[in-house]
Amino acid sequence: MPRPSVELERREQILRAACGVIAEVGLRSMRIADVAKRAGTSSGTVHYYFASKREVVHAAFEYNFQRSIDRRRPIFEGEDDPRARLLAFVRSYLPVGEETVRAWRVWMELWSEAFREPELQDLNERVYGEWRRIVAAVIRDGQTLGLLREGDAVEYANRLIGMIDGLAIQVLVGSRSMTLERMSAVCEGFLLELQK
Amino acid sequence: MPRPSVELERREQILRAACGVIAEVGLRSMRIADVAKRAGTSSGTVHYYFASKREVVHAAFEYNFQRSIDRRRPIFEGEDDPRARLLAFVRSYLPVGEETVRAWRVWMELWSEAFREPELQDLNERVYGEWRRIVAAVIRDGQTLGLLREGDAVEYANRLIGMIDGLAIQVLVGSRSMTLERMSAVCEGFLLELQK
Amino acid sequence: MPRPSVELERREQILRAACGVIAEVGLRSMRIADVAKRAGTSSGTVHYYFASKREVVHAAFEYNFQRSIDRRRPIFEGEDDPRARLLAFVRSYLPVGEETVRAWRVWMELWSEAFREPELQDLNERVYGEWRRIVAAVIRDGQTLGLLREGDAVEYANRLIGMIDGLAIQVLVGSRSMTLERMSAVCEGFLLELQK
Amino acid sequence: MPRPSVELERREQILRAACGVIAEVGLRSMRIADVAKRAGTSSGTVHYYFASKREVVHAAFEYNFQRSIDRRRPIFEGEDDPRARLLAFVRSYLPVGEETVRAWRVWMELWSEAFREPELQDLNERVYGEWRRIVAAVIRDGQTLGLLREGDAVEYANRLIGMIDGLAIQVLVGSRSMTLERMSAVCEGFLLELQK
DNA sequence: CATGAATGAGGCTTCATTCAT
DNA sequence: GATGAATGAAGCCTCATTCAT
Repeated sequence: MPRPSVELERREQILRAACGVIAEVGLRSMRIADVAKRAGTSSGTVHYYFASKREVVHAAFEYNFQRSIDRRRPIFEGEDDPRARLLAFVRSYLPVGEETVRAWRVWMELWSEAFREPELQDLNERVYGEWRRIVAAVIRDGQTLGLLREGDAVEYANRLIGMIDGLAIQVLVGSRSMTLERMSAVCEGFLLELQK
Repeated sequence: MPRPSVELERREQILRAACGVIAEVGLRSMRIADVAKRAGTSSGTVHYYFASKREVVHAAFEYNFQRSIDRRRPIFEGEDDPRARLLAFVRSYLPVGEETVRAWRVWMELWSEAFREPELQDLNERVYGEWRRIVAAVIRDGQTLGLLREGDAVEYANRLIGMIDGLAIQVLVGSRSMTLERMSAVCEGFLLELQK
Repeated sequence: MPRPSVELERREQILRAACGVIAEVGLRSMRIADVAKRAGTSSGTVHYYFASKREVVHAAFEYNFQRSIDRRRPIFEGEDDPRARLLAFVRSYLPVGEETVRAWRVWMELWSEAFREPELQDLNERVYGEWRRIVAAVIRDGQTLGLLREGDAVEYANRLIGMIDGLAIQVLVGSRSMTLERMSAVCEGFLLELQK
Repeated sequence: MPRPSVELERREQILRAACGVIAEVGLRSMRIADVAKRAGTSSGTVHYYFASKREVVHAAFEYNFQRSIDRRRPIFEGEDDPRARLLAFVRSYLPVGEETVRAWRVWMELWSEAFREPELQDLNERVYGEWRRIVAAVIRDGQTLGLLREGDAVEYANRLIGMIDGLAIQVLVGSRSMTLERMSAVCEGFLLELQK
């Protein structure tokens, strides 16, 4: 009697490994064998759970997204003040710490693939839709409470999210001029201005 | 009488082809044979000019950057008013038109590679350094002339550049919510606020 | 109370499935998993009944032969006149109908394997021995009754059987010039001449 | 300046090897690596000339046929008397000698594949069409000269060709009752009767 | 009895790279 | 200078087989 959880566990194990490999060596150099080794199984097993490398990769992207969401939810919901929530949001996306950096790297690989893969475009759409909705809502809350400057909340959200992505790339690429601290300062500067 | 320019021409031909292939199929799927065919030569010839695939790719990145610069310079220098220059800068980076889109795609591929390749990091550093310097200088000009709001010009530049990168990715990925028009509006909204 | 017949039933189920798969996709493409699915079980179960793929295949060949015999006996024995018996024999071997065609296809696969597999050679020997004996006996009966032309009955049998095999192949391969009707005509023409 | 013959030579080298492997181990067990080794090259080279294993196999079947034709033509055309020509035809198809046996084995493998491969059906059609035409023409010649019995020449041809195929299979499978000698006797017996 | 998860050996195929011409 | 034939290492994927349950 195989426990139904076994399949899920194994799948996760493989996807976690896949994310690790993608983050470390890039999608381009990722090998099924690497994923298998990192997951502690055989390449045969990887193919037992996923029909092809492409499927592993897509599932890994999805998994990476879900984990991001789950990791972020408590942090974000722990705050009441819209200004604090925005700050928490920004900080949670700074590429600090192994896990966040890994998630960012995986996400960067998705971007390269997405324009040729409708499935990945959909994932991207879902993710950014959610972000935009959340951030805009918080800004609107802040505006209602008189804590944030007036103006189109969605546009402010787009500016913030765009900025985060663009700066994070520079940090992740290892830019000497755009360090983590600098990125943090730039983003928080933007938030401060929103409060005038 | 072999003209020395023949070699240069052939090199460029190959690099142009490489950029095209990278933009179309991604670095991951790019093959030397594809580049050769697109350049109208043989894979043997590609290797005659470049020691390895890695070298082709790196040279292509460099070439892509140079072409970007060359293409942008006249557009940018055609303006006097700092506000117009900023607008021209932003507009020249909107992913419109085959050439600009191709350049962006190639650049996105570089990001994925760069963190494992110091050589590419240096290229990235040069590019962003230049951008930042240019944009900050223009902003400072505008501030001196009383046309732009006071504040740290470098930080403003970082915000703008980050925003452009982040939003461009979404446009290039094919996001339905972040279209070219929306990106344009968000960026120009930011510029307008800078003028208050 | 486990009925011992369960095992036999299951074996047959698997062998029937194996014959179906061999006939449809060929021995070359047959997979244990296909057989299992067609039999409504798992590949584990197939291996529970057969030690190896080779054993499944050999048993399937044997099963195919037995079924052929069983299917043919009543048809053949339903006739008294040697001429009618020969005709019934020939007609029962025309590749018409799903079952007969399947049996023929399986048999064709055996030919390819047999020369490297003594076990299959033995099976082939048994089958053709039986055929030859039966056909020769009928011919001899016909000769005794003055219904068929004189001559070496075994040689006539060999001619007929060879002809049937050779023509059936063409029909099964899907030849446009050697159709079922043509094969039928050629064989019956041969039988008619035997009656002169 | 690569000699244009090099490609043809290499192709033939590979196809000859492929036929050898198919004849020896069967299509089912044929490996590209085997073909390469037998041809004295690498598997990479095999794929340089043929896009896939399927293409190698189909080309090998075609090659096998062409060689058969070429080998047979002089033997067959060396005779004038229609009776001698028929005898030469039959004898040239007896599975004697390494080369003829190999050709037969390859052909047997084709039969198994053909019903799922229209391309192979076409080849089979061409081959049997030619045989039938040739044999029927010779028989008709013999009839015109009063050397052979009257009757439908095409039907006689079909009987003879069918018989040859069917009996050859038994010889090739290694039947103890249908030896080469027996096959020879049966076929020649048939020819003798045609002369009455 | 039966299952199906897991394995790993092995095959096809790709492709950067080399080198004789 | 340039070519393209040839290579072989390496990767994806298949699948017979095993084994714990």
